[in-house]
Amino acid sequence: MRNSAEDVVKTAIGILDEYGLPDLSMRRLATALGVQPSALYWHFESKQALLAAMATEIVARGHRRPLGGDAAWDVATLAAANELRDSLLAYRDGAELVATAYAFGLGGHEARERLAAAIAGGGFDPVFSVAAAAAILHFVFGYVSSEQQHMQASSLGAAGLAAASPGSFDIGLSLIVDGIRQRRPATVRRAAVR
Amino acid sequence: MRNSAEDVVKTAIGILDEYGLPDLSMRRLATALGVQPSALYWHFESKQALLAAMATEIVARGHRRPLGGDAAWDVATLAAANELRDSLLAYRDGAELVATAYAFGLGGHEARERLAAAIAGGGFDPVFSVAAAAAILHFVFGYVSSEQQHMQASSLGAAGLAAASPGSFDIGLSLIVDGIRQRRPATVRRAAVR
DNA sequence: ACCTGAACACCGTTCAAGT
DNA sequence: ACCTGAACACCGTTCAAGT
Repeated sequence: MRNSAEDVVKTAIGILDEYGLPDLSMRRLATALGVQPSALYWHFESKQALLAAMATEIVARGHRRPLGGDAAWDVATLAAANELRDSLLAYRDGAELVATAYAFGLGGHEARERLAAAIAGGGFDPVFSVAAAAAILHFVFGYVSSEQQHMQASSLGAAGLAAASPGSFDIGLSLIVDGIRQRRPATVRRAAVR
Repeated sequence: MRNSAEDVVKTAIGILDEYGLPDLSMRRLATALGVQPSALYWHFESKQALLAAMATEIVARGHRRPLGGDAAWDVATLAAANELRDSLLAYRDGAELVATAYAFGLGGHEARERLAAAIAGGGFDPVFSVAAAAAILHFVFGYVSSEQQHMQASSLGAAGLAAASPGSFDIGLSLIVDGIRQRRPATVRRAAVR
């Protein structure tokens, strides 16, 4: 049975969602594809490379069309952050997978670029916009990782971390967006009022 | 040669710092301790439990005395966040280790409690203080993970993620603290001016 | 209290060879 | 272009037994 790299990624995401990241092995994936483990190395040079492709695919699947160019920068930024959170929540261990790939510089940077673009739409300095986007990205990755871990632990009846209080994602996110708003250049604030 | 659980944690942190998290195996640790791998399971019921103990130890080692009770809440919060960052930077892969343990509810929550206490010192609602502390914690974990990953990649000559611009840690952190400040209850603001 | 010895059930990766 | 077969060098964990 002939497989494409795309087939491999799709099947891998299926295993991830059903069994979780710790149980996603090259050998199990090969079995699911009806192939020897060594065959996977024709498509991807390493497991890391496969995980990176999965991360990119998960982020891409969750991407909706951005809001129109007339949307305020803060509305666009909140929308991008919520879209990212939904992408990660769509598959079991999605946040841990994407966060790891991102930390290794191997995927998920599309999400940061979208956040930075939304922020820069408010007239902020590009360097600042990237730093602010990174802050939001790290918050979302960390928050959703804990969120998914707690979902899994509680479904197993384990103790683990206490559940975050509902709405604390929005609280944390709005904290950062409020902080960004305070740096708004005066010239742009004036222009916006016109 | 008889070992205590403390010896095991100390040696494990040494291996972590020298070889990195992916090369910290129970078998390698056992060899370093002059013991069979199975001996480690007398001290810790699993590798996860050992990693949790390491995370707790790393956070504890980096803890300085908190500032006096007369320090402003925002100064204390910035100090706690910087202390946490320094703790994670002190050992190779420290951020990834502590972040993972924290996400699994197995360690590192002392750091969140200290952050929450510093914020609550400003008169904020306890539930809000915990949510704000979690936002800072996730930002620090994510930022330092990427920071350490980049240090390692560049020491290997690899491409990877671009280095964050210097000072972007302080930018991201101050964004969150600024956001928190905006939620200051009016009654407390009045009292502080007196 | 702390460790050995031996085993079980796995891993990721390489590489010559096949079609 | 895509895969097999076989091997290499590892893993975490369990458990009876030793001192």
